Amino acid sequence: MTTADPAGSSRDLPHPVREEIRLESVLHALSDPMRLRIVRELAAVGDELSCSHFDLPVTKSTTTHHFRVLRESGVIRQVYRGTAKMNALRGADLDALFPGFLDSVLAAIEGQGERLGEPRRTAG
Amino acid sequence: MTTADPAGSSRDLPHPVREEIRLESVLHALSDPMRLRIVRELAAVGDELSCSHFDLPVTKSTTTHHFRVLRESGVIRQVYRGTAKMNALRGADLDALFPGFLDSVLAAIEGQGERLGEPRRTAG
DNA sequence: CACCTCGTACGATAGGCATCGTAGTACGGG
DNA sequence: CCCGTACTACGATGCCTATCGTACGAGGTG
Repeated sequence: MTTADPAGSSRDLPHPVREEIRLESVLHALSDPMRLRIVRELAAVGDELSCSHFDLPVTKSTTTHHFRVLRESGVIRQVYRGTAKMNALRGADLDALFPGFLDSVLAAIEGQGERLGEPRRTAG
Repeated sequence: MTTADPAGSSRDLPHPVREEIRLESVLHALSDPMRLRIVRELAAVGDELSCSHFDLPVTKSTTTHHFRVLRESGVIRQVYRGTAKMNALRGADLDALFPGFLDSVLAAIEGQGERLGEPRRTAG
């Protein structure tokens, strides 16, 4: 029975509902450089991205682990789309629970990236 | 020679300067319930508080550890005042580096505290 | 169907960390 | 000077986690 799911893939993943998202978990999820990098990129493109889109300096196993932490903490939503697994920020949920929090974190990442010597694109 | 420090205690503690404060470290520091509780209380009174002011459900050793994490991450500033060690939020530094971040976290703590069944004072 | 790509599951490992207890240091008061 | 209070330092412990490698499942493509 692989046809009993007209609206998507038959594999679906456990997510916390909005009310279950805990601030501590979100803060913990965001306190890892790899995960912060993922979130930053997701926010930058403002759209779903597949796991394989990201070119992280860790193995695929580890990447899977990080995406799981982000999903289980409520930071991202993951859905299968064919063989790809798409990831999107749960911006609306986070902003409803913690108004202004996500935006300030995203701004902080960018600001810190510029403060420290990060590879920039502005007139090399 | 205990008189060579006219402006304060002779014991002073290592703090990161503003530019050294890293977002990941701050997020990590705030991802612990005990530390979040400390920060919440510091913000609530808006003033310095001694370590012994806090009545945390852990031993004093552990309390010391948490204050240290908060200090080394740049979230609080600690100074000795006699035998007491006073703690204050580094609100100005954090807001300069990460505008709006601290406020949104503080609001989020409060909001979450009300959402979950927290002991409230409003008409029991 | 054979095969390739994407991602998972599982086990191992090493390091981090929240916690405790005990022993010790700094400071102020009698 | 002795003592009490405030906080620290250090070692132990048990859990969590970031990482890897390998083996596997699910879904397109020829």
